[in-house]
Amino acid sequence: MIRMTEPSKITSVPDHQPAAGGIAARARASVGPKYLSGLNPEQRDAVETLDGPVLVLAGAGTGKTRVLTTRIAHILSQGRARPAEILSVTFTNKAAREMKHRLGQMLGHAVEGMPWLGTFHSIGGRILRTHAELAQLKSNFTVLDTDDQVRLLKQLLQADNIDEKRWPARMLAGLIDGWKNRGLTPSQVPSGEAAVFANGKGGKLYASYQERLKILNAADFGDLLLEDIRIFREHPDILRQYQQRFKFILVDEYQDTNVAQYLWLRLLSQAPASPSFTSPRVRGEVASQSDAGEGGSPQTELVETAPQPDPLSASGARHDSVKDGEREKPHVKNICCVGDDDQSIYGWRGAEVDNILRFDHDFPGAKVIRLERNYRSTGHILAAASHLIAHNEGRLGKTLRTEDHDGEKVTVTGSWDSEEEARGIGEEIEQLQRQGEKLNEIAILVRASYQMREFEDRFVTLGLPYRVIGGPRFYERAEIRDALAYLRVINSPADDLAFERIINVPKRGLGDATVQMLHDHARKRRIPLFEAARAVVETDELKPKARGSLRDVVAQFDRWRAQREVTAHTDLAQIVLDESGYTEMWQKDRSADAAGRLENLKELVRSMEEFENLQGFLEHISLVMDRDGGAEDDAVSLMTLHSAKGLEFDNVFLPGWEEGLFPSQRTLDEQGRAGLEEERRLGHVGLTRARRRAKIYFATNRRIHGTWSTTIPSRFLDELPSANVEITESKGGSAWGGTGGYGASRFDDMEAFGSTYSTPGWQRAQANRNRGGGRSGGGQGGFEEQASSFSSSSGPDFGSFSSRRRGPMTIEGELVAKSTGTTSEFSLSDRVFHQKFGYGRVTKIDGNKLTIAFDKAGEKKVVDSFVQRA
DNA sequence: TCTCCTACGTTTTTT
DNA sequence: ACGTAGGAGA
Repeated sequence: MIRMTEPSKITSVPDHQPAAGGIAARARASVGPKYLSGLNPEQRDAVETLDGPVLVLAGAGTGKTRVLTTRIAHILSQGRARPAEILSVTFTNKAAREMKHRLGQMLGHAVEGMPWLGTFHSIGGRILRTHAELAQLKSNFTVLDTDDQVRLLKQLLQADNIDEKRWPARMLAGLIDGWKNRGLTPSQVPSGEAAVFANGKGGKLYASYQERLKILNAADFGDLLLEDIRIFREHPDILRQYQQRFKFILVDEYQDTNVAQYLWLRLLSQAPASPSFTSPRVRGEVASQSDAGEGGSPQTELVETAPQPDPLSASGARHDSVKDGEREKPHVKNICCVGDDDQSIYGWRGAEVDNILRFDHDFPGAKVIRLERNYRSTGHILAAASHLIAHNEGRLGKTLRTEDHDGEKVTVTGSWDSEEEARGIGEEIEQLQRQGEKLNEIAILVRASYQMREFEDRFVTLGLPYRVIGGPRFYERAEIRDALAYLRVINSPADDLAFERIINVPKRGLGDATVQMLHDHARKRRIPLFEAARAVVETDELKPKARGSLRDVVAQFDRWRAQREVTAHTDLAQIVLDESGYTEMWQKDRSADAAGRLENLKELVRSMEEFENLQGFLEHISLVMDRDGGAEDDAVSLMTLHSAKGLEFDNVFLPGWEEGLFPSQRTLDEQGRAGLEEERRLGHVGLTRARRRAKIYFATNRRIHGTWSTTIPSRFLDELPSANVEITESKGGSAWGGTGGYGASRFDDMEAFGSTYSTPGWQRAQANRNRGGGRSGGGQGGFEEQASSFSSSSGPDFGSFSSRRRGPMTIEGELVAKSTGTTSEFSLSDRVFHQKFGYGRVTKIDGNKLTIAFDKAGEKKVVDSFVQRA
């Protein structure tokens, strides 16, 4: 980590002004310190406009992070604030790390002194720990993740005799999350909404969930912000303290903020004022009835109320029911939000695009700066992306431009089915590789993760190195959560959830019956589960076997707790894992991923070194633990469009542009037009990830949940500008032939797409289908029509697909032919292990290509370097 | 208490 | 089609 101290130490600022000289310093900004050089005028404006609210609309690839970090450097070098007086929030740890890193580079050394640069949740959590007692918590409270949350809710549902089949805990967790995202405490949830769960019990369950959290000394992610908000509202003195501390606020990805985050920011961004003077603007209705249970301090009703988001009302309507005369301009201080409404893709988890669309309303006098110069993509790619996103209505409107050359056109390629799509992309990647492209500069961005499988299969077969980005987070893996549960029980004996998780892991003969008994005991005596266990062991309520094992468990934990005093926390963790039999459990496990799990456990112990002690480790683990890195090797990246946000690659493959998949039918059903716009933004994000090549694909047939469906090309294809797009032919090599028999009945489903009946996309699909399904008449009427909708270029049109269809059934033929001929070090019927497919037996060898019958995954062709002897 | 079978639910993801 | 979670039976 880096240390950043006083502004005077900043190297890249040769002769800055002393701390008091802010104004003078600004006056000479036109000369400008070194770090400002290389910024374009808009960027520079965004960096130098330090006073008042600023919204920077930063399109994709316009240097957003650079602006943010340079702005911080500027604030520091101008002596306007010390590092600890700048609040700088991001959404992800990755983004926070990136900023720290860039800042460190820019400043030459130094960043540990930015204590308030972090994610919303980590900063919210830190504030909450400081005032934990005001939320009936202790400062060492546990942060529960979704899993713990659901288990806790399950217990509540059981206690309330609610049928979990009808009212799943997951659903309740989702509702509660949603309420918290909107800044609603139990008493503020509109009664109609609270009633939808379990015949009106929803609100009560939320309330008792909160109570249980306090008893467990735990908070969920939502609480990290919501409890802050409550504390700020109920304790103006504390709020003022933070308002005074933070001279500058910077927010990254503002378009992704939810209501709770907005409220949190708003509270902090008001200039500190003496209580009698405070007159914050009220957003939403003034002290609505839902505010009833809250209140107390005179300030409470003045400070804003959570808006009740009402998608139906126009955005203006829900605003400011306060008369203009009453609405003094809030004293907002220096807040700078950076975002891009065109990249808002998290509406489904509570992000309010409205926050950014309404910025200048919420922060009157805001200066809006648009960054529209794109430094990433070539002309064609940028034009395609811009044209696509221009179909959205609810935009602030930006026009991205580039000074780069046009480059290659965006390609659109159709394939018969998803397998051919994967095959074709595989070939194109190999071709790019031959042209000297780095695999690290190639990414495949899918809409849904199930699309990844086909590519993985294909790449394994080809021996093409790839890496999946995203997927389950490190600390979400079962073995990590188990290990953490052990440590949590050691650290805080009242952590019932953790104790319950590992009481019978590994198997100790302490099953449901025992746990139930402990629960009863604990509830009766109002003591934690662990203490109940200790007490029960002294009685003869349990069968001797269970009693013995429970006694051992209690004794073990007592011993570990004692050892904690004298043992380094990493050593302790190792001891716990060994003595508990947990490591052994996985060593004995013969399943495919056991080895990986043991590896993960080692990694966990290693990662503990970065922390001072067990307590510190546990406090941060759920907030900052990251997925395993190891991105050293040259490999193709495979990820969802969502996880691609913020990344860029020379070559981007965008498969699966089909109605129903992309745009996702479900989003359309659930969110209607807003959903469609969000999907379109997703497309825009996908395209703008590409620097030099963007390649779009659609398949005519795709297997969804097991059954094959005929699909039609995405309407987004029709929204691409023909001048920048080229239709190409699939290089899939098509092993097509046996599958026929798609009846016309498939088209009955098309009603689902209702309004698309008349679009060129639909007609194109129909033409395709007629050719594919009937395989009789190629090139039906609508076809030329659609081709003209792309108006396109020289490339072969879709008609030529049919001629390719009947190619010989090569299956994996080419692949085998391509094998290097070197003899494999494996022999027939060798027992082998593969990272992904697990254990198996070699059934066929061809050069370095092995055919392996996997125990779990079935028969696969694999390059020998991907397996090892078992 | 453990194991096997059935039934369900399958977009996106952070903290 | 497939993986998992929860329930029923050994």
